[in-house]
Amino acid sequence: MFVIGSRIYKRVVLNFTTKNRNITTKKYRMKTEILEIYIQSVLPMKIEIAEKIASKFDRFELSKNEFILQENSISEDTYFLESGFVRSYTFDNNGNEVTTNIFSAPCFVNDFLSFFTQKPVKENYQTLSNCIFWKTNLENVQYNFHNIPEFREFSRLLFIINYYKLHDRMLEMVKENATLRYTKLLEKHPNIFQNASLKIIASYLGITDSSLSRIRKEISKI
Amino acid sequence: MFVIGSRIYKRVVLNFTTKNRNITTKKYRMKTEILEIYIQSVLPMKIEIAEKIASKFDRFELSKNEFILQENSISEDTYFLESGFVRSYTFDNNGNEVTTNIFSAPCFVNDFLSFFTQKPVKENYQTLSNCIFWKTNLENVQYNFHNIPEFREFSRLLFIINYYKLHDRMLEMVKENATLRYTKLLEKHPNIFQNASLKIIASYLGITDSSLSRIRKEISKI
DNA sequence: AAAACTTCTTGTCATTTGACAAGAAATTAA
DNA sequence: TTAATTTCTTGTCAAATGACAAGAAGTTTT
Repeated sequence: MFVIGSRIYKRVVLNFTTKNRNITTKKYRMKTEILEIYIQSVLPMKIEIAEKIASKFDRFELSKNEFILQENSISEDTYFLESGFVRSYTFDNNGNEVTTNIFSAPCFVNDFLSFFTQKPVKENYQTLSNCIFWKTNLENVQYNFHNIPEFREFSRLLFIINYYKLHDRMLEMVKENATLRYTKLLEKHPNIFQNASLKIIASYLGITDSSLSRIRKEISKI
Repeated sequence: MFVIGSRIYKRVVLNFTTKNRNITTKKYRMKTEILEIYIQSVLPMKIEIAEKIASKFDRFELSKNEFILQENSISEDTYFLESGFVRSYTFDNNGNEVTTNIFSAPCFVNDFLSFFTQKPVKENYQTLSNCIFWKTNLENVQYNFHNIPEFREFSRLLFIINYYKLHDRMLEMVKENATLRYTKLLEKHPNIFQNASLKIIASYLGITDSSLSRIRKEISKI
């Protein structure tokens, strides 16, 4: 993700490695550096412009198991997840929770449809760990979208990236069996396993928790 | 889809109902009306603006089983499907075709990732029937995107709509069994069944053609 | 530490779906 | 019209997954 070979990059990497141990100074807390780096990783642009975009975001924290968005509410804000894990879920016809997405920082966590069309959210977005978020509202996004060409390009790329993530997941569901989907997730996002229960992961993979348990047993034999 | 209660709406509906019988006059052939109406159905705007956007599109036709885009090529254009049916497909690990999407006019048929990032297309886009398309290139899209605010909003909405279509399909794959997915498709897009083989539909639903055949048998009993 | 609760595993059995092959039906080509 | 080809159905059996229940392991609360 962070393929920018710049001074700033190194500075932020330092923050990343130390942030879990001691986030103390007010100075650090208010910095949008990680958001700026994330923006640059999607679409490189002049530092001042990334700063300008990031300046419209406000920081907030949530602890584990809190909700960012709940079913039937309207998404007033759009969210950048600086650190932590989030999942979205809904319910199947038997009332079982189905995890629709798992987000691991840094990334945007949004319900685009609700945010841009002001229709009700259809899923629940819940933290899986303590999280640091940055949010901004539709007015700010609209201003940037229509006044900062780089932001427009950035937004579009973000959509494309999200679309193809979903697309790939869809293809995995159709083309690959549960075992392969599991091992791929384990390989690509091992840290998710420290933050989500196997039940959550199973429903994200489209199987039951007992099936996942058996798959894990099979794999551990090898 | 076409929820615009205007004179133009009625005019085009007439065109829709008659178009299969006789598309003859050159005058008709060159008209972007259906594209304009489609744009308006996504985001209502002044007629002149929709006309301006549409004016950058060029018309072309393909007959059944031709390719719009092929794996590993770069998408030079973006396509609006005025009439006909298209599917995209790729191959699974055993070399079997997997239909990833079925498009039924009017709609846009794009590989966003390739078109906007100029990376290779990962799927094949093939017509399922004779088709009428309109295409425009990246330069035109970029000009409109940065100079026509309504086009920006339209593009974003188009992304959102496509994203949530995919999202809903993903949820269907996880939450519902093959029988329900089949009956839903049959109900929502019965015309697809006149244009795609059951093998194509089966792989779109994520099952084999023999399974689909058995599902159809079960349903016909009722 | 004990109790209550959650998470994970395992057993049993049913259901769904897939793999493969053969044949029927429909379509296309000669 | 006949032959060739494709599409669809069906049979048989295997594999994957689900439903449900019970118990083990781990956490949290009291």
